[in-house]
Amino acid sequence: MADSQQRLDQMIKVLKNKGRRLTPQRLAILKILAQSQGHPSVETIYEMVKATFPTTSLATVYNTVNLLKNAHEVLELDFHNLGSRYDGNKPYPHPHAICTGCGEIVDPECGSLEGLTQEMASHTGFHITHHQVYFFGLCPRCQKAGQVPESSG
Amino acid sequence: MADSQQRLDQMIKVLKNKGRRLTPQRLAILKILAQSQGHPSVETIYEMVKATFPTTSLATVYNTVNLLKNAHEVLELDFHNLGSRYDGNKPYPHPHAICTGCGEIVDPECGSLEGLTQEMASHTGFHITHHQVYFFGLCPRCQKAGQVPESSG
DNA sequence: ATATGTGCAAATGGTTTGCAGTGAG
DNA sequence: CTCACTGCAAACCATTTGCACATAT
Repeated sequence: MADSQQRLDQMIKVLKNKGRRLTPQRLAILKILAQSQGHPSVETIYEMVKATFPTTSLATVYNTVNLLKNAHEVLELDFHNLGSRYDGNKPYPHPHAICTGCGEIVDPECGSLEGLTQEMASHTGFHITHHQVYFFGLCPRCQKAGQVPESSG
Repeated sequence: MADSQQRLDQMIKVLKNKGRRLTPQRLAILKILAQSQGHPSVETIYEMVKATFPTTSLATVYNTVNLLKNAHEVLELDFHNLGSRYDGNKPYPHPHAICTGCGEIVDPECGSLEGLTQEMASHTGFHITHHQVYFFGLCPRCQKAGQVPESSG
C-alpha cells in the first residue's frame, strides 16, 4: 500500500521534528502501526516486534505508541473489555463497528456523523473537538455462525 | 423527581427477581444511582454512601454497581482519563457530551443517531446491538473562561 | 436456617516509572 | 560525545477476589 508508506514517512517526520531518535525497534513499531489494518493492541504490536527484535520490552512499545498518540499520528480506541487498540492508518477520530462475537473492528464509511456532531453542538453549546463513536454488534460472519448453533452433523 | 422514584422501584424489583437481597448499604447505592444527575464514578458513590454508612467498603459499591450494570439498570460510561462513570437515570445507550475543561458530562437530545446507526449497519452488514457515542469539547462555561485567560485586573 | 452480602486485605492486570547501560545523532 | 532510548523490574491504580463474619429473607 502506498498509503502506509506515506503514513510511515509522516510518522518519522513528526518524530524527527520533536527531536526523537529513530531506533530499529521504534522503526519496527512505526511500520506495524502505519500498515495496521486490524487495530492492534499493544500486546499484539509487542509480539510482532519481538519477531524481529526478541529483546524488545513492552515498555518500549508503550513508550513509542504514546509518543505517536500524543502527536496525533495514531488513534487510540478505548474499550472496556478489549483493552486499548491503535489505528495508525487513519489517526483522526472516526466511527468504528466492533463485533462482540469475534472482536473484529472495522472502519465503515460514514457520511452522517457530521450532522450528528452539529446536532450535539447546537443542543449543548459545546465546542466539539473530537469524538469516540463505537457501534457494537455481530459481524455478518458471526451472525451466520450464531444462526446454526454448532449442530449440523 | 418522580422519575428517580420509578427508577429506584424498578431497580429494586429487578434485584428481587434475581433473588438478591436489599441491604441498607445497597439501598443507599441504588438511591444514589437512581437520582444521579452527574454520572458519578464508583469513588463518588463510595464517598456518598459513607456519609450514611461509614464502614461501607469500595468492594460493596463495585459489587452493587456491577449487579445493576449486568441487569441493564445502570449504564456504564468508559473514559480513558476520567475512569468509569455511571448513569442510573437513563440506563440505555445514548450519546454524551464531555467537557474536556471541567469534566462535566451531559446527555443532549439527539434525533439523528438512529440514521447514523442504520448507515453503519448497512455499510458493515453488522447487526448493531448497542453503542458508545461520546463527543468531547468545551462546555459553554469553559469556553468563556478560556476566552479571558486569567488577565482582567 | 441459610446462603447472600459485607468489609477487609490481598491479588490482578494493564500501564507507567526509575534506573543503569546502550547507541543514534 | 551526549542525551534520548532500551530493557528490566518495581510501582501504580482501578477493579476483582477470597475469606470469615453478619444479616436479609
